[in-house]
Amino acid sequence: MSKKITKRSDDFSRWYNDIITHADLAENSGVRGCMVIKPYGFAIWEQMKSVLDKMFKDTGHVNAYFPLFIPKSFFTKEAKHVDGFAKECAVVTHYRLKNNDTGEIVVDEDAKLEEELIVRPTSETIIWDTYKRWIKSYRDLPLLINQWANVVRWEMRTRLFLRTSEFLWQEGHTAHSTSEEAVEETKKILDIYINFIQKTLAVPVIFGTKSDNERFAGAEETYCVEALMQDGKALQAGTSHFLGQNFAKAFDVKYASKEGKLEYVWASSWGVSTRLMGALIMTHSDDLGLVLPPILAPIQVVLIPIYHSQDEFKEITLKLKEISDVLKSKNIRVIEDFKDTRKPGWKFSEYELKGVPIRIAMGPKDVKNDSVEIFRRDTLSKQNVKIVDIAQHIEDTLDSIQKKLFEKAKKFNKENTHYADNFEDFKEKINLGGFVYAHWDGTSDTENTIKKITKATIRTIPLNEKSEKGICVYSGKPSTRRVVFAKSY
RNA sequence: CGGGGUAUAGCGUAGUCCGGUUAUCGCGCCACGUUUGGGACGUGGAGGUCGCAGGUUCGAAUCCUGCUACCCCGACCA
Repeated sequence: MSKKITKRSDDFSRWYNDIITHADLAENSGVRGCMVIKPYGFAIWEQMKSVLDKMFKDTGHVNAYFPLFIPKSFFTKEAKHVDGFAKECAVVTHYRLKNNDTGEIVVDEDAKLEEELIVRPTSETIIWDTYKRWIKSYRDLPLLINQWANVVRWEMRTRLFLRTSEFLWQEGHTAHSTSEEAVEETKKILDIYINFIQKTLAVPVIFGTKSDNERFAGAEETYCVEALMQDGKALQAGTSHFLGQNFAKAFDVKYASKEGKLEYVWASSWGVSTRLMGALIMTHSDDLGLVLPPILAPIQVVLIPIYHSQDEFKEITLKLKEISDVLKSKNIRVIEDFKDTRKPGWKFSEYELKGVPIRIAMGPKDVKNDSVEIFRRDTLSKQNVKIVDIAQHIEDTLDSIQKKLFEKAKKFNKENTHYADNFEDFKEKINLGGFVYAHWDGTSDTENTIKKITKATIRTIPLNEKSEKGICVYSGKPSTRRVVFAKSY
């Protein structure tokens, strides 16, 4: 064992970092707080992108691209929005370098920008400045646009994928003629996120709205998707915001209605980021390495020959090649690892570390039996399967892995969801980790106090929970519904 | 941004307190041979501005100053 992964039980953060480095997903770069996403990690992200992109397009959205830089004056137009992001903005102030007296390269102070440019932490402002020119009539609505981009938020403390100063995401920005339609869009996207994260990432989620404290800067309402990681901490996996007319008013975006009246448009914005990579890792992976749901796995099946002589090598690789072709014809992502520079044992470990869902090994014994050995990454179980049955078996197994991973995570989620009705109990449950459903009086004060004492925040005010009379777990004031508390990333 | 810690070969490290020949060990890498059903073994070999910049000293990985990056804990956040 040359690549040793810290056990989850020993040190969860270290385990997380070990998975990322040893599975070749990403690494820290020479730039503070910014990561390099390595080819294997990026391939997973690309897989996410392609599934999600299709979901957006199927619901009438189109992609576009807006600038990286936002003039400060645009940025400051929506008051709450600036408040929310001001503390973490990278600002471009100059546009040229020069050699100084000692030959050093320095910023040319003469090349100062008249107006500073903000490196986008999100694109609402530049986009609404644009929409102002695009939207004139009710006939221009709805406007349903998404962009895949990078954004920069100058974070104090960064962690690979979970929080980096620069990250990749998609941000959707839509404009509508009525409030109802904008809210409907916001919820439609929430559904897409729930669906995507549960079906594709196999990560179970809860969803709902955010409290005032946690709401997006400039939004009327923020809907969110929250997942639970193996260490019992919650991770916000996606957000969808109903922006009301806030940005329309800030950027004076009006349309002429059918009745010929000028009205401000209604808006939504929504996004998920490379943070989903973190959710994926921390939901499924184990002490042997990464575990990937088949839909996202860049490599779904790896073929490994086991042989002694060159004759055996030829015979076995020929048969494996045939299997490979059959699987490829079924659109299964398969690779043949016939390199003779590594021993089978080494390859086994390597692909386990990288989370490849299925490994097919074939050795002399298998040749005799017209079978192969099939190994499942999720259950670590081995099975001999006749070659004639291989295609069906692999297809079924990939499906089964995808389902099992979700079920397993769902089970964990359930086992770590608690209810608390008094504060002592609440503190205890929060310390156990996981989600805690409790009554809350609806005030920021109470939320802040609870946060101070327990470090837990309201992750979401669930949408589909039945209302239930009770008293706030902290203040004792009356409450009509439970909200979800957890410590979070 | 505050508090603590770390930085020595591609990776992990010893040496640092108490300055003194040629900087330790393991993994990995290269060559050859034997191996190949769970990260093989033997022999030989290559690889270092000791994070960067100054300073103290006859002499610095080791002492001093500054800087940078990373890790852990807080505040902030997707």
